[in-house]
Amino acid sequence: MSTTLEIKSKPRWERRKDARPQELLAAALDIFVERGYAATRLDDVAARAGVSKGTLYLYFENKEELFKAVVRENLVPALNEAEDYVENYSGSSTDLLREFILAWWKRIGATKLSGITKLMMAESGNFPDVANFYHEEVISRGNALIIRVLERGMKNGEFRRIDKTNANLIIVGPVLMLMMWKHSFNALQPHPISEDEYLDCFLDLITRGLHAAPSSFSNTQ
Amino acid sequence: MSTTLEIKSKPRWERRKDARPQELLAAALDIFVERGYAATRLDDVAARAGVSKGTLYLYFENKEELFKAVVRENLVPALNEAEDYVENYSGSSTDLLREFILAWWKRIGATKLSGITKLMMAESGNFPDVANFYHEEVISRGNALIIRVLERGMKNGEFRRIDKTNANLIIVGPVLMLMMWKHSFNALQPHPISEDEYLDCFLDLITRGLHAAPSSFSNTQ
DNA sequence: TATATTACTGACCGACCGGTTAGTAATTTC
DNA sequence: GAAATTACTAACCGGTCGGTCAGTAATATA
Repeated sequence: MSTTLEIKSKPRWERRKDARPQELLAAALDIFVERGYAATRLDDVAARAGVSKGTLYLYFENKEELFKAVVRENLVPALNEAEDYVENYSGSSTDLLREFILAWWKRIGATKLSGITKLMMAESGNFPDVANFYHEEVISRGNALIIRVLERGMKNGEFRRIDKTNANLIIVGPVLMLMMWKHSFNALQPHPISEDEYLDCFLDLITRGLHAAPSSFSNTQ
Repeated sequence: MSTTLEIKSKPRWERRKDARPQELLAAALDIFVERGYAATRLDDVAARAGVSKGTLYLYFENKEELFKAVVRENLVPALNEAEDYVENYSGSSTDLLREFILAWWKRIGATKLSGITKLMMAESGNFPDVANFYHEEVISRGNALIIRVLERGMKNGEFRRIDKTNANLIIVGPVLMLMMWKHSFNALQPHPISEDEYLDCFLDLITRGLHAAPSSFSNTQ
């Protein structure tokens, strides 16, 4: 009953120097994803991590550095793994592309990390420094990976010759679309989309479109 | 030289009751596109229209109504035209899809209106009322149009059978992608994308993917 | 020219939020 | 157990912005 007179009452707060950064990063990820960059209030991040705003500033210089830390903690490692994966893949390029996209979805698209992707597409224009950072650390590396897969497939004749830069965006487009869609209007639709079916359908379409198979149009070389 | 003593000095401001709404809408479109919804300051909108913020509030109830008016003024008419166009088209569904997407790009994607699309994808989550409005007035109507084109093509055997909801988003994806891309990271790329080539490339891919032509996969019916 | 009307201005309000800092309480050290 | 250290709190600051309104100046009226 009595809380004030308890003998072994918990201290009002604890010192947890080691655990704080991770807890703050986790809270920041949540709220950046929920609200976007500009609309995220550092008071809320601190509250979700169970500390005051002042504490947040002990561990991160400012809002921008906090966000960068979230990206470094979550997205950059995924890119490192993806680079290894592509580098060492030994199957067909068609399978590689398929596996790559499915893994991308599983690792990022299907998690709250997709919210970071959406956030950057949405707000990069208002925060050029963050945009530059994100472009260097994430976008350019991601694009380079897809282009490497396309080159691989064109070199061995699986894919027809096609402009790599365009094809890159066209492949990335529907995946990002799904990420953004599920964070925006999907809930308002009468029949929300099934992510797996969508991806299957897309992979089917893109595979047919890329293949060097006979067609009414031009073919390989 | 002397401005204060000029005989025919212009009045400090003019009454222009009829022209104000259009001028304010034009200014609002500009700034909403430049900055996004939340980051748009009504002081700036008013200043660009050459009036004070108080005047803006004489013609529009609040920020949300101003935004809705921008959408009604610019996007809704385009949808009306598109509906007419699809309704009365007499060529093949392949051509219809192609023409539809190119017209969409020309009428919206290539103009500053693409910024409104981007803005809504980005910020709908933080402004549910605006999101609902936009979904009803724009998104659901746009989706219905594309689905109608797909049904048309499947009915007459041009396109293979495919889930319409998924295909809809997969088609819309790369177009929205291009809209968002040119408003976000395109400028940071070493070789910014060529919009026309991108669209050609995409239409080529999607046409191959949709066609009921022979393929290593399943075919019509 | 005098009076009435009203489109428009600009100063203001209150809520919000990133960032700061004086002070406090948990922990460590001796 | 007392003193020293420091992780943490909470009140605060200054700038921003959506929205309001008392007053003013351009126009209409007669």
